[in-house]
This record gives sequence, structure tokens and C-alpha cells, in this order.
Amino acid sequence: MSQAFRLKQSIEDAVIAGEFLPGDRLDEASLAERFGVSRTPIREALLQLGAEGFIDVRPRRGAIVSVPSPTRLFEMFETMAEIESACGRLAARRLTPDNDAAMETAHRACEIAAREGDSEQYYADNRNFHEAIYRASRNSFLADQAFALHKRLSAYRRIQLRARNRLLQSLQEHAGILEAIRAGDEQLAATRLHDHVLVQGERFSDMVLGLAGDRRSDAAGRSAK
Amino acid sequence: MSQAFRLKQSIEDAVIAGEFLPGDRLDEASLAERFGVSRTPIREALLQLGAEGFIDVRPRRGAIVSVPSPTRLFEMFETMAEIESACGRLAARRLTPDNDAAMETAHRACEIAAREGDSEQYYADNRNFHEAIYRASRNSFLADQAFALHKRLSAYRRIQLRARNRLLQSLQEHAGILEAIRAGDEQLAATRLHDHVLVQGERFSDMVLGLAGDRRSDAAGRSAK
DNA sequence: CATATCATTATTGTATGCAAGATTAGAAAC
DNA sequence: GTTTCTAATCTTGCATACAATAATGATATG
Repeated sequence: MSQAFRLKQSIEDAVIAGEFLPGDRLDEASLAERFGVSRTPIREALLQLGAEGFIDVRPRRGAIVSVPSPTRLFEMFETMAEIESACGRLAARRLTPDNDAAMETAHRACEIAAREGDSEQYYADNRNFHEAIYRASRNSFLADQAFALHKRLSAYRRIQLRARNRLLQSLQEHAGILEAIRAGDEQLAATRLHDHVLVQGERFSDMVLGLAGDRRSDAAGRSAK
Repeated sequence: MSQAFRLKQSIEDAVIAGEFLPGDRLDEASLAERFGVSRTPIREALLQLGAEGFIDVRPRRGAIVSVPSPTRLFEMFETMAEIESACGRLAARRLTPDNDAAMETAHRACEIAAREGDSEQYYADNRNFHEAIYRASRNSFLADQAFALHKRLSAYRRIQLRARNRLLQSLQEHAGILEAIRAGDEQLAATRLHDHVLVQGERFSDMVLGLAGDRRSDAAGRSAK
């Protein structure tokens, strides 16, 4: 299985790196050739990625990189917001000096990247900051769920950090989140994290749908009774 | 793949039914014989179940039904509590007549089972009730996450519905949850669902650890700064 | 009697081959 | 020119075979 697990990671990395775009076909034979192995471990890797929701494996019809509908995507961001805010709530309740320090370090890194307007760097540092919060929840299972979803959304998250404004705004939100967690204010930490994440989903939906469709009729509109 | 997917479901069902207990080895050859297929689709099924966290696939060492530590189990229940309360919060915000009716139906069924003290039936109806709430969140992705985790915990949940008292108490909690959702009180719905789920995790931990260990030193104790 | 080492056995990991379903291209009909 | 049916082709699904690693048990040694 060693091979299959390495392949799973490689394929996942390739997808995250944007080498395979949503909708692209993941052909067993070509992947086998590319990695110099037979189809068997490739299949095993693809099926695992499919089970994790990373790709879409349709019986007899091959695997493709999942193409979540705008609605689905919004739902994923909304779920991410709920999970992250849960992490924040627990972090506020359970913060240890170690976790505090880890968040501080990650936050400082974000600060530098934001000041320099380096969105690629900020993207990486931002990830570390959020992961520090997941860990600070001191619930490793919840943190695992958060990691997994974060990875699945990374392709969509990256796009919107391009604007310099968003970088600085994001940084400010981070500061507010950190403050709330440190104050032990569970409710505030949860709310701030929720909004911080959800705004990304909203901005992304706006971007995807552009002027054409109104997102509200798609996802948020469901709030209406 | 058709075969592999059917097998995945069958094996999962067998695990949920308790036919394979935590720690049991899932040997490829015997499973292949049992289902009358070759090892290939069995492997594919096992790897998928492993990716979903349902079983533990250790490279070169075979698959076993996962044996979460008491700490891990508590973390899983705590995560379930957070996810369910998120569902409840959204349900309170977005309730439609359809979803309301579905919850009502499921609740009525629980009521009957509880009155008759039929814990097996209550177990099934309880599941329907919770699933109705997941759907009422009107976020299908979040609902999927909730379904998945609910399934993984089912083995541990079933055990504790045996006591007649717990049945009636559970039912009353359901009534309170329903009331809060209908009132559109997001905060109250979230809190009640959270407690309803978490109490199960706590009761289970108590059961597992018995008199021996103090759960608080294991999981909840982390809340202490 | 316990422990360590080595050979045997069993089980998993990968490759290959073939069967079956899906896709595509081409020809015929409209 | 478009559509539809059919045949050729391509891709996936499963079985089998072999290679490699882990588990087991026997034997020898302290």
C-alpha cells in the first residue's frame, strides 16, 4: 500500500496546486504512466480521494476533479464557518500558553506578508494561522475535520487573496479573532471567526456568479421561510 | 467499480451492525471468500472505508475496525455536538413547513417507541429525528458531514439507549429542541442540541471508563487553562 | 526456563490480462 | 446539414499471478 498512499498524496497535491482543474479527467492509464506504476495503485489512490470527497469517482465513467456547484460551494464555506467557529469557541475556553504562542507567531508572519502585499506568502501564513486555531481547540478530531475541509477549499480560497485590500482586511480580522480568544470570550471568538470565513465564501460566490445570477436565490435565499 | 461500492456498503453495514467489533481484523482473503469475489474489489472497498475514517488501514499490516481511545471518542462526540448544534441553528433560521412536518413525524415515532420502552425502535426513530434536523439546516453539505459522523458513532450511541430512563429523557430533550427551532431561537436551539448530544458522549465515557479512570483528566480536563 | 535467531508461513502490495460497459466515429437515412 | 443507428475503440472493473514484507513458530543458546 505504500505506493498507493504516496500516489494519493501526489495526486492530491497536484489537484491543490491547480495542475488538474475542476472538471479535468483523471485517467488511470495516463496517471499510471506519469508515475511509472501500474493502474492498480492509481485506482486505489483515486478511490481514496473519492471517499474523502476530493474528487468525483463515477462508476464505469472514471474520475474527475470535483466541480461543486455555486450552491454547493457556498454550503461548503458555510460549513467551514461553523466548524472554524466551533474551534474558536473551544480555543477561547481552553487556551494554553503554547497554543497562544503558536497563534501569535503565525499572526506575526501574516502581518509581514500583508505589509509587503505578498499574497502567495500570505496565503501560506494564513493557513498556518488558521491551523493554529484548530489545534488550540484541543480537540484533535475536530481539528482534523477542519484541516480536511480547509484543504478541499484551498483552491477556491487562494483566488480571492489577490486583492491587496482583502489582505489587510483579513489581517485585521485575524487580530480581532486573536483578541477574543485571548479574552476567553467564546461567543465573540465564534462570531468573529464565523464572519471571517463566511465573508470569503460570499466574496467567492459573488465572483463566480458575477453579474449573472443572484447568489441569494441560490443558497442564502434558503433562509427565507 | 459497482462491485467495490456494494462491498463497501456491505462491510460498513456489517461493522455498524456490530458483526465486526472494534479491533477485529478485516482480512482480505476471508472477506473475498465471504462475498464470493476476488481480493481486488475488497481492497478497494477497505481503502475507501479507511479514507472515511470508518476503519483503520495500516500499510502492510491489514485493516482493523478502528478502536478510538476514550479521549478520541469524547472528541468525536464533542465534534458531533458542534455540528449538530450548527444544524439546529440553521434550521431555526430557515425552517420550512416541509422540514417542520418531517421533524414532527419523526418526533411522534420516537414518542411511541419511548412509551413502549422499545429501545431498538427508539434507536431507529431517534436517528430519523436527528436526520430530519440535519436536512432542516438546508445545507446539504453540512447535513452530509453530520450523517457521516452520526454513522461512525452509531455503535457507541446504541449502547446507552438501553436504560428506560434515558429514553424518556431523550424524548423530552427532543421536544425542547423542536420547540426552540420552531420559535426561530437559533441560540437556544443550538445550545439544546449541543447538550443533548454531548450528554451522550459524557455518559458513554463514564461507561467506558467506569470507576477506574477519571474522564476529566482525559478529555474535559483540557478545558482547564 | 527464557530469549534470541532463523526459517517457514501467511498476508499484503503491485502488475498483468481479460471481460464488460462507455465513448466515439462513421455511415446511412431523413 | 442534421440526426440516428451501429461498429470500432477506448476505459474501467475484476481476477489471477507473483513479489515483498510481516507474523509465526521452531530451534538453539544463554
